[in-house]
Amino acid sequence: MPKLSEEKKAVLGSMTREALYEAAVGILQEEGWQGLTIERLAGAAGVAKGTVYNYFRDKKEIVYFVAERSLEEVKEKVLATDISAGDPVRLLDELLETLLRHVFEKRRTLSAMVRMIVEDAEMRTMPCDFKNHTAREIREKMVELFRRGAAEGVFPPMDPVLMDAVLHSTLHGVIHEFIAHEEQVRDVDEVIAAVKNLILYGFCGKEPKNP
Amino acid sequence: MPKLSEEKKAVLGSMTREALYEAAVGILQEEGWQGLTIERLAGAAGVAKGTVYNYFRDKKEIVYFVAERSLEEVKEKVLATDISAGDPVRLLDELLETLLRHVFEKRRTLSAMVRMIVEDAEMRTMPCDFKNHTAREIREKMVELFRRGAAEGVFPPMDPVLMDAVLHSTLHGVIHEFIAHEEQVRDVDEVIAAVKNLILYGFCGKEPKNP
Amino acid sequence: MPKLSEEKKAVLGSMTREALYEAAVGILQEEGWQGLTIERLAGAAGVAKGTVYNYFRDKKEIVYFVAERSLEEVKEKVLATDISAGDPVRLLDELLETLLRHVFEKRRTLSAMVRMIVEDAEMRTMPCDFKNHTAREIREKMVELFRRGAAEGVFPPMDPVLMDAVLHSTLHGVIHEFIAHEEQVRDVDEVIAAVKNLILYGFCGKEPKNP
Amino acid sequence: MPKLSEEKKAVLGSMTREALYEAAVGILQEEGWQGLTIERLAGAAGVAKGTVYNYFRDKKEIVYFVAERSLEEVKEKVLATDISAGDPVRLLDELLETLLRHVFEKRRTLSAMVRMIVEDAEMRTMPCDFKNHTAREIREKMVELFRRGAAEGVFPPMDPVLMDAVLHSTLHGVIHEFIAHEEQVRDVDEVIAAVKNLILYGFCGKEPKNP
DNA sequence: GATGAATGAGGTTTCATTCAT
DNA sequence: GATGAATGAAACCTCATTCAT
Repeated sequence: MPKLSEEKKAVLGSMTREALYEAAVGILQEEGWQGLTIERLAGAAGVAKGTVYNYFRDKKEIVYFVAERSLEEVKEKVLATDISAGDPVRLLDELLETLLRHVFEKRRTLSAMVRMIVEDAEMRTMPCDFKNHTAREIREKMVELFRRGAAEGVFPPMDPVLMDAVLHSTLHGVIHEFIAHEEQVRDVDEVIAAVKNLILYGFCGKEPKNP
Repeated sequence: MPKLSEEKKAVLGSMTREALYEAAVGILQEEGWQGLTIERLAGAAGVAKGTVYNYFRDKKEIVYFVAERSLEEVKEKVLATDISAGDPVRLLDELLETLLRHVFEKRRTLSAMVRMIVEDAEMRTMPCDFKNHTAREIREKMVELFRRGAAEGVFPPMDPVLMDAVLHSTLHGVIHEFIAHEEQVRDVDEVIAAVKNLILYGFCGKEPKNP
Repeated sequence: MPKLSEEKKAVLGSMTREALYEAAVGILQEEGWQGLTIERLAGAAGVAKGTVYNYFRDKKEIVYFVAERSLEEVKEKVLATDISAGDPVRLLDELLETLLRHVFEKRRTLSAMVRMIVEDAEMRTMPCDFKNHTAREIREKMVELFRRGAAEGVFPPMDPVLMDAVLHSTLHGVIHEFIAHEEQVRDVDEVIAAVKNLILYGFCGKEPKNP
Repeated sequence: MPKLSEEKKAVLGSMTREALYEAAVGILQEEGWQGLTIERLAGAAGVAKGTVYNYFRDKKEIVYFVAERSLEEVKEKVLATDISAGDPVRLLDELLETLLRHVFEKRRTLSAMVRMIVEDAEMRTMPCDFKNHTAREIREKMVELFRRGAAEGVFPPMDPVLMDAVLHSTLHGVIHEFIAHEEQVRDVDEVIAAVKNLILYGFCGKEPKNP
């Protein structure tokens, strides 16, 4: 019964991968990038050090995988949103709500991902094999929304890709702000609402926006 | 003329410090944090490894020093701005112009600083002796501006500290965006104008803003 | 036969540890503490530098391990002695014979251990995890002997712990005397006999003790 | 007036030497050998680092000088003792009293000296230019005493040099015992009395010796 | 003599990765 | 596939000593 055996192997294999994922997330959330050594990862996942390399080419790939996975949940939500109809402003508001909440929850994992990407960028070794498909899909959806909003005159007549980049930047920066002032963030909802407001209506927008 | 001699010494001493600063900036701009090892720094500055430690207690202090220095120039400009009078929107616009341009120029140095701070935050060893006075002064000026603008009803009635935090986040995120898409940034002015627009009037603001 | 394989592994593992032990002893005997650098140790043991840290947390642990091991043999002998019966003086004589001979043989290794301990004491960081159980067991045996001897009126009515401390001091000092005048020690037996005599009967004791 | 100038220089020079001595003693007593860096020494003495090398060839010489000086006071006392007459036992008792008290007081300084000597011995680079005259004079006096005592039949008929070596060893070991159990030494007098007793009458001597 | 900036060899430790079993 | 001992390149930091002024 080779088939069963293969299935078994596949299941077992993916189980190990899963265990590594869980362990990596746990370590990242607790101690950030610094704490994520292969030894600890293997230990936390209950496998040997060498085994890690059966599932990931190197440490980078682990972080990338974790990052991808961490974004998956939020991707589902974003992609499930029907963008083609309804008020673009309301849609953007909803998406921001989702994204910001997610960014807050996964701040440390995302921080590790960011660090990795920055490192690659600085070394000019941006890996061609890491396209970060998940993030890309999310961002494309946002671009689409911006494009429609601009066409309808609701959003400013601006390159939607650029708009997305700026939005992305803010989310990106918010990650670190969340980490740096972690203990001061008492009421996340309030903070998120404020951030949303500033993104949507700008620093000079007059809308009160606290219904 | 011992005085002259002492002056000379002082000059020489500060020259080494200066050389180290220049070398550090150079390395950071070229290769980012990764490339900044004590050995290379010393080599680039034309001194011995041990000499570095005559000027800085450890590696952190170097990055902090460079960061502080890098912000000094922009700080001058920001502090020179008279905030108590004039249209808050115009003032914010000008300040953003200054800040964004600076952030673009010093992106890699600032990235290293950010990384250091994030690392500290993740280790929960936020150093008490590094207050980043320069950044603080800039941010306090912004807070002041937000406070006045809010009081005059030009800015939204929001906690000015929070506003500053969000603005900071965006600038922060823009650093990495600049690094990541470095080669795609053809027209900096255009990008900066767009970013400014989005910050000032938000993603849903109607102001066309392209005179 | 996985068991054999595991045994093999265990043997191999302990072989490396053993090699490190042997190498450390060799270096200490040849050059003392000064010569014991991680690099040389690794080289002498035929392993890479990093391997050392797979077996010992840090340099201290190596010396402690070596010290403990060096005392083990003598500990066996001492603990094998039945202290509860027989002439305390004869027993002390025998134990001193054993200890002094051992101290002479391992003088350099013990000197390194002493240095480590002194350093710790001076730094006031006496490590709680290094109890030097072996030495402790030996010393407790001596204390016991002193206690019985004192009770029987053979030894002076003195705090046995204090007696042990003084004995220990002398042995301790003898280590260095052995090292310092190494080349002058022609007849070890003679020297040991003299030391024993002075310890047993004091500088003013009248017993001739040279059969 | 070149003469006055020279005298002045000499005085000033010896003052610096003195300051260095005081500083070295202070540091050694406080922190032991570990704390004695040239930089701290110079700082504590109120001179520049380079100046130290105008007075001492290298670090070793400093410790040797300090050691010599530390023994001077006790040497005076010992040499002032008239050994040619009187009960050798009483004389030895008195000398031991002096030596032990001194060893307790200067334990850390002497420990540094010991370490230095051991290091030299281990490296087999026993410096020919450091004879430790002071210690030698003390030891020669002891040897003399032992010789007379042996001749008179009060001390055992043993090589007086060997006797001195053993006595030295004990004193030597006591240094470290004093450091290691520093905080437990409540009543120095008591401890010293006990040590003296054991040295004089041995571990098997019957004399009670607590008048 | 005094100064103190510069030196650079030397030391310890970490950790991603490999590979024989 | 799993294991984990071995690897060794790097990194940081210390400090006795030199030497031009």
